[in-house]
Amino acid sequence: MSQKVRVRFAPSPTGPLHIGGVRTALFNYLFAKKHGGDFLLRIEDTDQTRYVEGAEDYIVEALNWLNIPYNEGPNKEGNCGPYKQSERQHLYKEYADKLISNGKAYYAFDTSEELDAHRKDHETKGKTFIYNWHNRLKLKNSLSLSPEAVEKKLANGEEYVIRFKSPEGKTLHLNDIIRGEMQIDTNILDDKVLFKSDGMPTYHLANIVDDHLMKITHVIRGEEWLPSLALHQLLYEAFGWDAPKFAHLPLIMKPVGKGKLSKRDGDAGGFPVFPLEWRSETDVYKGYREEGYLPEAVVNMLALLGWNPGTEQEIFSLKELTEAFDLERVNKAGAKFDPEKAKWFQHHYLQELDENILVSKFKDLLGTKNIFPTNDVSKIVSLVKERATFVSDVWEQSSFFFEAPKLYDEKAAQKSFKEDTPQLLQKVVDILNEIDDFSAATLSEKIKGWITSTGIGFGKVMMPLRLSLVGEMKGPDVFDIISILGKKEAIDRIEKAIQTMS
RNA sequence: GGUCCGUUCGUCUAGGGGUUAGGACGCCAGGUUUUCAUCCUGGUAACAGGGGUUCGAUUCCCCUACGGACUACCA
Repeated sequence: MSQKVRVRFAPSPTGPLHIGGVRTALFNYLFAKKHGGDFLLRIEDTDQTRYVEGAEDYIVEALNWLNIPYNEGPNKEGNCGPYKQSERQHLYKEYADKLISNGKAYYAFDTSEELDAHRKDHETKGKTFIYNWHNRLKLKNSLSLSPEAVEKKLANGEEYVIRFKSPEGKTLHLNDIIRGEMQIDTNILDDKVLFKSDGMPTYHLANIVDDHLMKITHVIRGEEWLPSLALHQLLYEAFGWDAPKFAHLPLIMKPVGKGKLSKRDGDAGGFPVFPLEWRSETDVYKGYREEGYLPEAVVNMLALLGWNPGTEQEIFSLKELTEAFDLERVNKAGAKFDPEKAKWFQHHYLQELDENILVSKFKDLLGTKNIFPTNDVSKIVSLVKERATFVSDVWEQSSFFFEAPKLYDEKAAQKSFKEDTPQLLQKVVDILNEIDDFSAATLSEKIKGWITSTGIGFGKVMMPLRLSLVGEMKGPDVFDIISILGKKEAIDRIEKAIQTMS
């Protein structure tokens, strides 16, 4: 009988969550939903010095925007709260003490300065300083000092940390859902600090204690935690607890160059690395939401980064993802992030977006430009939306409907404004004046009919006509444009072009 | 430096002892659109290298190279 699946996303509020973190949250969510389990959010704020104001709200807001709701977490208390480690502070000491009393951990009195000196010293000799079985008896701790001396130091209120006593000479067999079995020699492990001198636990202790208390069954986290897995397993053993299952996700790498994706890459590459815009005192980092991406596109794009369904399907709704998702199909190797592919997903989802919503988003955009159109905006949107990836592209593609061209594309003008162009365009104006039914079909019929009857080439009329209406050689069908512009505006524009040429 | 993890088209990836090594993004070409874009069709392009095992390895094993993570009283 298997217990209910419970997973958690446990970010540290040290800044905005970047898309790697978002993907970790997403995979946790998908896994939980796939198995009818719970997805919890836990804020790991045990490092007071790195706490950043607003980061926690940012995390919650980002998850909301992406429609990745958590069952339990801050402001959504379940049976295992509180869900902020700073509010659970009182819990951890007790567990650290438990480890001291069963001999799995010890007090250490070495100062940071002393340890730094050791590290520096080793470094100059080309070695690495490791605090563990081979030298712990030469350092200042409750293993090397007499019980009386230790007692006295503690009584005097001297600062101390609690270190884990890594076992010597054991081979550990670790298991990861994604990577399979791994072996580790415990001799290379160091005696990690579990409890800091400021009274806070380190990640390692808090993490294990909370995952146990919160009944977490699967730990799904980034690959950067793989080297800590041995310690964590040892910790579960030391407490006598059953360990959850682990899955370490591959990292998301820079699109170009080396290394994992970092917050600066967005600036350099011109794409967001954050779900939401983030403003610090000195910088502004772009966000997918503010850049105009739809949350569905971001979720879909992220899901396929390091996971695939094994079929050729690439477009997935969140619901479809929860059905198809499987940790076994997560890749082992890091994935370079591809901004172009993100745009492709975005283009797809913009096309699928309900047209009324798109129209209203576009109207909002027009409002910011102080344009309150009398034209039929929905007609314009449906005419140009297929060429748009973002709502802002709708404007790019349709601005001429709202603002008459002031200049004509130079190259195109040279090519299409010829000596006889003014008189041809004047004829078009004459025809337009006689038409009452300004439907694209009628317009097309009348003008094309005239061109055919005179025997002049289509290009001689159509090219300058488009140019006078749009200003460039782009846009939808000319007759659609005239139809939407209406008689007066269309004629005005053509006449202005004629004047400009003469 | 040490430890661990990884390596299929430029990128994301499927596959897996015998395949024309499949798809997607990008790119290129053609078609559609008398424009541009979209769209459609086609094309380009990969098993890191070397040893084994095997009738046969891209697939299994080993080594090398390369990439990555970690190596804090940070998470």
